[in-house]
Amino acid sequence: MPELPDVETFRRYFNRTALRQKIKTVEVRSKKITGGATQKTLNRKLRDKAFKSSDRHGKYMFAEFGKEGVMVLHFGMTGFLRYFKGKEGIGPHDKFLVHFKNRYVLAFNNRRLLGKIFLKKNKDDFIKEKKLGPDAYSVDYDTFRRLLRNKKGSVKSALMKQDGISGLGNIYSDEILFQAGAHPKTHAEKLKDNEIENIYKKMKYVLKKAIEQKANPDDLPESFLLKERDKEGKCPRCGKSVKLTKINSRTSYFCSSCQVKK
DNA sequence: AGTACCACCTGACGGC
DNA sequence: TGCCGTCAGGTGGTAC
Repeated sequence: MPELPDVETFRRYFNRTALRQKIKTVEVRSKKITGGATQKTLNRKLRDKAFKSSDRHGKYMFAEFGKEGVMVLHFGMTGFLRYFKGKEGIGPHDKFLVHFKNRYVLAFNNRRLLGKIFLKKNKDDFIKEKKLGPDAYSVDYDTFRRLLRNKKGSVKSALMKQDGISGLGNIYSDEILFQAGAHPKTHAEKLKDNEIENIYKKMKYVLKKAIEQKANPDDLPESFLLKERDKEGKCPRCGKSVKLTKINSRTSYFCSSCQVKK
């Protein structure tokens, strides 16, 4: 699931639930998730602390626990958070758990084990170290245009590269290009300034709508293409069949009459 | 530099 | 029913 809107939804959920709760202990049920770090090591830093604030950059979520550092969460393809009372609710895919003194548990659910959780000093160094570009939801237009101008290749892979703009994945870059009427295989360098500006505006619009609806496809407007994914759907604008193609070995959905290649 | 393919994993689904 | 191939909203490595 997790692209920018999903991660933002998880972060808001975290703020409503686990934030400011005193940590009793953390439990590692898969060392794959923690990059080999043991429960003991993590507890040394986290025990008796509380997460004081949260943040997000692209698809990464940060939970700060004071001057000591920040817990970084990356959800992979299948991750999400759950907060519930009592240990009975813990399921087989809950791979990392934070037990709070109030008897509640924050579970990092990660079926495919492609997610990661680790501790860092601060988020800014991490973003720099990872070479992440500016966050897609907060980037300004001039920066966006400059970054897109720097990319060769298809506009879709330009949007998806996290060292350019950070936060867009396969689903939402398809949606943005559909809303903008741009073919995903159009070469980024062929885009005119007004087309880039349109993509920028549609990016903000799509992300805003998706966050408002908690990244739940069922609640998104009927004008969104992503509702038609995986079901041989029709273009919500012209009614023609949605087309599929591969870009960087990922399936891209688009409408061949509303999105013309240049 | 861009793209194509593989790997990491588990599970759902369609075809036979 | 069961087995098998394929695919899935991410990232990182390698080879052309």
